[in-house]
Amino acid sequence: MEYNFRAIEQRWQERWKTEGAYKVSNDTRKPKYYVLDMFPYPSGSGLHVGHPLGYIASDIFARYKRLKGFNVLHPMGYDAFGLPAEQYAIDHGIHPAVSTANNINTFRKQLDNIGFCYDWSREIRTCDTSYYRWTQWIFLQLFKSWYNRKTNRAEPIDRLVAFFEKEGNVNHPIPNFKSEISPADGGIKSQIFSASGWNGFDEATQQAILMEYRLAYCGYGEVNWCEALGTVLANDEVINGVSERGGFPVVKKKLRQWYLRITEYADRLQHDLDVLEWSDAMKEMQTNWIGKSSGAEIKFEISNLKFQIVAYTTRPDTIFGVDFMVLAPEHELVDHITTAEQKAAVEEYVAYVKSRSERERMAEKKISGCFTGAYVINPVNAKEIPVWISEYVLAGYGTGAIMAVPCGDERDHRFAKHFNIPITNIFGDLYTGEEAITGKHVTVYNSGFITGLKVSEAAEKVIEWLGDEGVGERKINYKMRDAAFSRQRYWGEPFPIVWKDGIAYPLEESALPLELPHVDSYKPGPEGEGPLANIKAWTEQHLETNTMPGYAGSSWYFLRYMDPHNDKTFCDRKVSDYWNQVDLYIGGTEHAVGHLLYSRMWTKVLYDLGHIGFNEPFKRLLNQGMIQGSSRFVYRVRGTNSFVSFGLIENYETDKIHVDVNIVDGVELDIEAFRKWRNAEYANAEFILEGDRYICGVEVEKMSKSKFNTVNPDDLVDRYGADTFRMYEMFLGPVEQSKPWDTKGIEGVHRFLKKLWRLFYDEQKGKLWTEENPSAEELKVLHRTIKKIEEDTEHFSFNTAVSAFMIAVNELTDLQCHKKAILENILVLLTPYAPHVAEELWHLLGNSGSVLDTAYPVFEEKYVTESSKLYPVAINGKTRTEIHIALDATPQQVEELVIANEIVQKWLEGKTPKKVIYVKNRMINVVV
RNA sequence: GCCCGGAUGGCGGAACUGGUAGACGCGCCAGACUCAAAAUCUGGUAUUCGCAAGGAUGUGCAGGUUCGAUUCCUGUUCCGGGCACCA
Repeated sequence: MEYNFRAIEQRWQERWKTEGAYKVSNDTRKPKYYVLDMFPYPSGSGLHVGHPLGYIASDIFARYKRLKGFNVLHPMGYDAFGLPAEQYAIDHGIHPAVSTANNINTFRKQLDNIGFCYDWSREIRTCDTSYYRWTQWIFLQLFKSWYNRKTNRAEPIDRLVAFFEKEGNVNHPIPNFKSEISPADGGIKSQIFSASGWNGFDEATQQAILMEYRLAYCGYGEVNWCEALGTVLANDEVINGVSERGGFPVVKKKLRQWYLRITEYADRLQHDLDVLEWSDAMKEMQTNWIGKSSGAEIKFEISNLKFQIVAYTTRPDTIFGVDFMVLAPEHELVDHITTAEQKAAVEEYVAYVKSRSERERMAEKKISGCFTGAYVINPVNAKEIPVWISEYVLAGYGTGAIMAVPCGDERDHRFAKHFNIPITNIFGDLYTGEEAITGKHVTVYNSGFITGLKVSEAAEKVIEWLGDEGVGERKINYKMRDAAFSRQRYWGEPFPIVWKDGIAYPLEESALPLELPHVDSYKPGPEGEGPLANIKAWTEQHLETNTMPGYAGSSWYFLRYMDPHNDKTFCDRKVSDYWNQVDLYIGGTEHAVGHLLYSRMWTKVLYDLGHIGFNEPFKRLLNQGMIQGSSRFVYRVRGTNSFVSFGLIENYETDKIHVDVNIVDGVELDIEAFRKWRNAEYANAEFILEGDRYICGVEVEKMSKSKFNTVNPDDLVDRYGADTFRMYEMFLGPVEQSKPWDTKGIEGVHRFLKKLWRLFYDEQKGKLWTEENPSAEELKVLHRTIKKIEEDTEHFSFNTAVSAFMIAVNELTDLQCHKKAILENILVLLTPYAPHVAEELWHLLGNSGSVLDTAYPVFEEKYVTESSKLYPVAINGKTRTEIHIALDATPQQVEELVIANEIVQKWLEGKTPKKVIYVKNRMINVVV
């Protein structure tokens, strides 16, 4: 009886399906555990071996927790809206709904092949109306809420209106009100109004004011506008200022956009990281993204003009060293302050900056800028300071204006040197004129009332002074900006918003879902609007023509899995109270700041409004690494049809060509398959071989179709079985780490499963297993394995767990152990990793009931205790020999034993050792 | 440019809290079985000097701390991920 994995896997997959083995109940007394994979986007090219890495890890953990007695929620679904389907529709005329459904079917077949324990009755798709109805509903909650800074939580907008009617907005001023464009002549645009003021405003004004508070709001923002294509482009569709397709110029254009006021949550998003079990690296990335800093906003009057520039600085202590100001080129004041002489130069520079992406601007090493001709007055010493514009200042950060202190900031220093702006020294002898002093543990000099003070004291004093003089104030700033929440695209959730006379009104919740209409063309609408603007029936109702971005549906999907078929609410409160947070979330680091921050915000909003009982979605996060492709190359002698083997290429002038890794065995090319490859393009190829083999070149690259280095899991499952495939993916290395794929090694894992099988059955002799009592040696192997597998699984060290299984099977084979009492426990340990073979053998051993729900073996120390240990003995840190020593030996006994040792004596060369270091259970070091 | 990771034999990787570097597997070499091959099994396999016993070197690179460093510190090189409209 041999290991027939195909029959075994098919049999159990069918059994588990018909018996509903993976169906999860919301109604049980068992403790819950929620394991979640990051939502996949069902791309057209299907799964390659890189995708299931995290899914296998989560599957193992979910099955492990189930064996440990938990009710485990382990669902899967699809993030089905997105740009690629729409682009495919534009190119091929196939409706995104159709291509997406096809892609999902392929995905599902591939996933099923691998034997996951997903509860498919809970599957969700973001593009289903039954799902996006609730995405729209949550959007309405965001639209109808504001952030009360007094209570520090989101509240219904009606409450705010009630405040306005009673007391105006004096206690709740407009958040993030930008004052920098205010004329300084007393005409400062007021942001504060009284109750009577509010009650006197017309509807349009009132709604405009409320829009300043809503958590989902409409504003204006810049997009990548490509005139030639008549459309808005994503950042990765723009390369060096031109469109990727066609190479047409791309400029910034202001469009009406929806935003989420995530900045109101900046502090809580930062603070609550403390309670999450995420990697430090991940927390650090979010912290940097949120970018909390404290400093001051300082007003600089413009000489001869009735304007002021407000600059944000984290170093108010350097105010006496300000030598120039720099505005973002798109700053609204630029037009107002530029002098006639500088007008042409400024306009030219602004045009240049408009063609540049934000990333290009930040990465630019070359210094550029332009003087505006204007001067401001430094409030502390009345010094006249020239005002420049430069691309290194971004409009979106701080106030879009900086006070430049060349002797205290590297970029400012380079700028001053480049444009020959005189540099004021405020750091005394420390500053030599060569490099800016950026350290924060220094003393400032030449600085009026703060001369001689340390940085932090000086900063405090300046902030105090600014407040007293009314020219500035303390300010906490965040690098994070409000999240753009609209796209000028078709394939996304429509906004449940109607426009009347320029005012946005929400649809009734009972009117949801607002279904995405069919379109004949996916071409953009007029003026950069989305395709919905082309539909008469849509625009006649004055419906919003933007759609929501990809992250809308994925910001809350983990809640819908809990209660996927509820048509009364997005998720019943009782159900979300039971499942609560996701206990383990597995996915890639590429979502570090996007998806993970947005879902955290949505969770907090839903919590604030009382819809759920927890304010963080993902308690524990495990980041999986990428599986890279290992590409293979053939080398064609230039201008010929001959291909030369890798070892001989130095003798020829060759062109390197990607070859499909699936027709290469290791590094050896299957020449016959190569001749048939790509419609027999190389049918007549000639080969210059090494011996009788053609050896390919190897490089590690990203796994992608265009590089012919993708490997389809279906092929491997077909050849070796799902159990082998699962274990091999894990065996490849730590889940968190990126590593290249190598199909060759899978045979080792397959051999392991066959070897395991042979502990139970022999091909010729048949049944081997017995009911005999196990020996002490066998029990030791078993219990060491229980301990190791349990620890490794808990720590997600799946690769070492697989090798522990191999060691156990090797040892049991050496011991010729065929005893049921040992083997059946090994099977339970193996169930999360290789469920099919475990279940099969479990039943062959005569057990009834599924191995999926049996009890996990319990480790017992008494079987593994040893009385002595083989210690490594080092002389001066270099291991020279090994000595058996009883574990209960005293340090004195150990020292005597060690010094008496022949080899130690040889290395001592007659000298007495200075010291003998004995670390129990570890090692011994003799210092000479 | 900025932020976050990573680098160990021919290859993937192991090494707990600073304590025997290279577990396990692939590949390779040798042997057994076989007419032969596949499959399977057994042994060997970091580099280097040596017949051997044994020695020296060795965790990207350059330093440092320590009885002892893959592990901690400083600097540096290269590779991967993210940088706000890919998801």
